[in-house]
Amino acid sequence: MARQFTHLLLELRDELRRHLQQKFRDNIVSLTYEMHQVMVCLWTKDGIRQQDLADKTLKDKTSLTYLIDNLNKRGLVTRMEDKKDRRSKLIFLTNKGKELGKIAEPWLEELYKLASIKVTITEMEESMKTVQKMIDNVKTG
Amino acid sequence: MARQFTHLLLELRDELRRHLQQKFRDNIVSLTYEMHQVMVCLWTKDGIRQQDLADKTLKDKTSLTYLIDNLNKRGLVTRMEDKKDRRSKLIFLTNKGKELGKIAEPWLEELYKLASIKVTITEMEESMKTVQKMIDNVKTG
DNA sequence: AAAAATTAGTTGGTTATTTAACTATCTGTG
DNA sequence: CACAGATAGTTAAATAACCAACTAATTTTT
Repeated sequence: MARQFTHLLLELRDELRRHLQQKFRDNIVSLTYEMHQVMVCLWTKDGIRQQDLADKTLKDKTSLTYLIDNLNKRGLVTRMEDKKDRRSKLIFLTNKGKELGKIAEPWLEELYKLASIKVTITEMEESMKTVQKMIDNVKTG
Repeated sequence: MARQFTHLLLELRDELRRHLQQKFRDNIVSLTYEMHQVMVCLWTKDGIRQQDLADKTLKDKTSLTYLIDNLNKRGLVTRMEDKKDRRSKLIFLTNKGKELGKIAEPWLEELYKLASIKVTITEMEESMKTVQKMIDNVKTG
């Protein structure tokens, strides 16, 4: 049954991804699901290190190098050397990046609201507990 | 909260993936997580069309073209033209592919058993219902 | 039966992920 | 202070995902 469950998890992730990508395309926003994951972190707080972004998005640091290059090409973020630790680079939003946040955040709210229709707080909490338990199992196993 | 939940889903998927890839590497089996997803379908029943594999693994048909090329290079599967519908190609396991199944299936059982430690049937069922509800929400929305 | 629509698979192009090897910088211990 | 080890980021190469456009075969419409 755990197999069916993980299959369902993948299906949900795919549907969320598909839905959001479609929204971006419909509004002629050149942003992938992966880039948006990074932008969400930055919309909350920018001027953070690439490694922090990697940790928050559960991605490898090499993926971040690549993703930030692409976001930079699109004029949404800039890299700045960290004066305190010259190994690090801090990522800042450009004005364009901030503007995009104002447009895209409501879409995200809308999407997660849609996903939560007829799902009670309790149900969601219980499911989160279950998934967390499974994560811990695999991590420590 | 739905955001946190989807974050957890990604985390679980990543952990399962990481754990299994490590198992393959430790045993010098040149198989990625994605290839294994295809193989699982074939170990259950081979001689099926690429499109069926795409549907079952939630992947695009173009991904299957690519994955089957790679599985073919590794000598695990063969493509055969479907006599009944010459557009289709049926994918069959080679002997090597079948042998691999005998080795790898126990690893999968083990992994999902590990993931299910201290998770009751009821919890899992309830979580599946919740996730299914969310999938339906997004699909129909 | 001919034309139109659908379906299976491939190809090309862009984007993303992961491993390994690499550079540069920082930290801690002797 | 020196040096070993850790950390931040980059690069290269292999694998993977996905869209659009395409070919070939089949099914549906008219």
